[in-house]
Amino acid sequence: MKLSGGVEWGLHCCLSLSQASAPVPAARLAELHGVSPTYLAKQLQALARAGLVRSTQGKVGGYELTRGPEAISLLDVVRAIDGEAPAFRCTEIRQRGPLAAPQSACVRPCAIARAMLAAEEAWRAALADVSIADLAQDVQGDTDGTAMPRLQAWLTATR
Amino acid sequence: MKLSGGVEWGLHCCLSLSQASAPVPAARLAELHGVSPTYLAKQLQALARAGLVRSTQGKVGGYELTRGPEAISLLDVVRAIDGEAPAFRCTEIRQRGPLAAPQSACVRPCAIARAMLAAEEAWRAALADVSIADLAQDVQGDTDGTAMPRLQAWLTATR
DNA sequence: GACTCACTACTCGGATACCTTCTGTCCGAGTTACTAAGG
DNA sequence: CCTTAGTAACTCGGACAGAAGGTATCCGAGTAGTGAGTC
Repeated sequence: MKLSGGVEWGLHCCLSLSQASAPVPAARLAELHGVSPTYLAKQLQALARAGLVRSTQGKVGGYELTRGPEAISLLDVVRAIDGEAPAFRCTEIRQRGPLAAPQSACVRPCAIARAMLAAEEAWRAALADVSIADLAQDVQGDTDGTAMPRLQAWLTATR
Repeated sequence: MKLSGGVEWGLHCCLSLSQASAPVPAARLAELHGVSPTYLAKQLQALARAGLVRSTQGKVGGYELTRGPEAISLLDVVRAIDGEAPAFRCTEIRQRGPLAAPQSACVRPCAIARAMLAAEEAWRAALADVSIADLAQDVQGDTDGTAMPRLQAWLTATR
């Protein structure tokens, strides 16, 4: 199982955007994080499609959050970039082979699928429980409160 | 995020093997589940490498569980087939770009990685909490107790 | 009749192609701020 | 001095190649049962 690498970028971008007071261009976010500008643009488009960020065109355009960082969960970002398909997909093996179960007995998912999907639900619940604002607070604690002010200063500084 | 399709096959195989009293050849398991024999063999090799099943060669050889089904969790099977690498891999973005954090301040994982790995831990805990024996009992409940006896009969029947 | 040996058929195991998905990139469409000219 | 039209630069957005991992397959190595032959 592998989570798309773009998820990490998207989370960092949301965290950075939560400290901005004006739209930030994708290229500037890429410079800040030291990643490929063009590929990061792709991830930001996914975030925009999911309604997490709003894009503004034109000379002073860029990306900005559509709502407060406390209203955006990690799950929102993960689903926006990685997709909403479950990691485990039941192919209904129980209905195949010589001992195939009749279709009438398969109204509910099979026991294996139920257990796997329950575990995924626990994962999603843990992600939904953490917001971008929580992340910002954790980073503040890790850096003795120096990271966010520096970030705000860099974002507002004219290139 | 996508879980390897072989995980589902591996789980069904472990469930079937829990009802067998003698080694079952890979080809017979493939026939039972209606899947590709050669590819299933690959998954079974992974289970053997992880020590979940034991392989016996020769004319009446095949695969069998190394321990009771109550001592094998879903997590064991998932890790054996899908690997032990975490789905989220932190690339230390915080150490890159113009606002890179000094390496001395990065003794513990960054806040994003901590949250993501905590969610994965919840997922793993949910998987570790369910055993193959639990699955067998659930299937019994779903089928009014008819599935497992039929499975045992089919497995012991000489081809 | 019992033992030994060679054989055969069956098993697993790792090395080998194919294909879907993720990764990374490019150029075009659209919008905004700015500038300069005219009233 | 104000208005207005034009321009230019900057932005995003979707369409286009390359690479990696998962999927599927094949053939060779090894082992246990089986049968014939021999003592």
